[in-house]
Amino acid sequence: MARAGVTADRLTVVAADLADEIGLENVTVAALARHFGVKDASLYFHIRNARDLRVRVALLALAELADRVAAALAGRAGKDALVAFANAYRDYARRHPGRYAAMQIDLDPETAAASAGVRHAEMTRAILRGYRLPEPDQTDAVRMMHSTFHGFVSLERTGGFRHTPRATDDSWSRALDALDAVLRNWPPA
Amino acid sequence: MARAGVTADRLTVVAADLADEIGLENVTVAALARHFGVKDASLYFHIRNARDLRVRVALLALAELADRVAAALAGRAGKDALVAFANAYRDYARRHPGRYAAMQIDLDPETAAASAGVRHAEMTRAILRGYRLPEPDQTDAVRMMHSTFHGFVSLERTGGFRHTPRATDDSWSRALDALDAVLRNWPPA
DNA sequence: GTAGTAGCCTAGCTCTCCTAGGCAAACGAT
DNA sequence: ATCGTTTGCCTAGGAGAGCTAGGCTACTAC
Repeated sequence: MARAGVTADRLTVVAADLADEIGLENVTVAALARHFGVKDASLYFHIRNARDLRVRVALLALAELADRVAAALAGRAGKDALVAFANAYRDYARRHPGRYAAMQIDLDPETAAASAGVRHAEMTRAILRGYRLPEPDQTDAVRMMHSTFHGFVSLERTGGFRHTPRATDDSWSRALDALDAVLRNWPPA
Repeated sequence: MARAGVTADRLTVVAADLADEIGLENVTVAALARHFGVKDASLYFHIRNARDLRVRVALLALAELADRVAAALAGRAGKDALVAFANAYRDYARRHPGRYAAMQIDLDPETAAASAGVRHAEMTRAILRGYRLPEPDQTDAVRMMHSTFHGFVSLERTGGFRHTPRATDDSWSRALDALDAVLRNWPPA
């Protein structure tokens, strides 16, 4: 009998693709096994459990997104960098809803510290260098930036903006303008 | 045999409380039935299915939050109103994580239109009257406000701010200052 | 070529969601 | 008061998910 050649990495990629297609909550171990033409029990040789699988998808997504953001950021500074970061972030979330959903699961501290999440934090702070903010203002600004990005993308995805006809792309641009303005004039008190 | 006196409303409230305690994803029909000392199959007389139960929790949460926000907003205007709204929102989300999680599920358009979500939108626009924004800036501002609130609360809840020691309460205040500043000086382009 | 390990299998447990159909308690009408 | 009728719960059971235990087989290293 030919082997299916399953590895944890291939499992993770297929799970991520599946999540983007049918939603993360529908990515079951059984469905994943079916995709590989293999019995569900066989997957437990490669992954610890269902949660482990989702965590792996989350780590993959964090790394992919960090790569895209880094590429978008290359050679840019100031508002250019801010907009590039934001668009890369939103783009990734929209193209990969399942991966983005996985990114939101609560990683335990060690896993989070070893993830590409730290690269996100570094890049965010790199953008803020252009705005010359001292601590703790920089931390506050990082948190506000991240909140705006995540909040907007998240609400857009769950249909929170549907009731108003205004194009979300336009609202997004204005939000970035607003963010840039407030960063330039920080502290805002 | 004495009847347990289950109604859809009591079911919804207990499900919401349970969600706050053990997380929305752990609120199963079976667990809920156990809480009422009743078999799981009996609950299907009151609710359509598991999703219906979650939607009911979401509608309950939206209504509760709208009430709290309305109370917080009474007699306030301008930045006072903004801060009161924001704090009521964050407070509710932190006190009721399960209910808040339920609020994020994707309601179909008719259900959403009949929900207390429309009161949220009205109240948000009421706050913006103090900032005198014309359309479509007002819509953009509503979306940015909502994004900031939801994003911050959401990241705070999933531990997104854990890696930096800075107190989240302080960052929250600064974010509200920033939001107020940007609303006063809109359009920020 | 043989030993060991890696990769898959079957069998089977528990739990969840949900349907079908039955019975008894409460209630409204006579 | 009693007789349907409705309401509220029940048992039984199927499908599918997560996961464990233990067995067989194909590849790999020596």
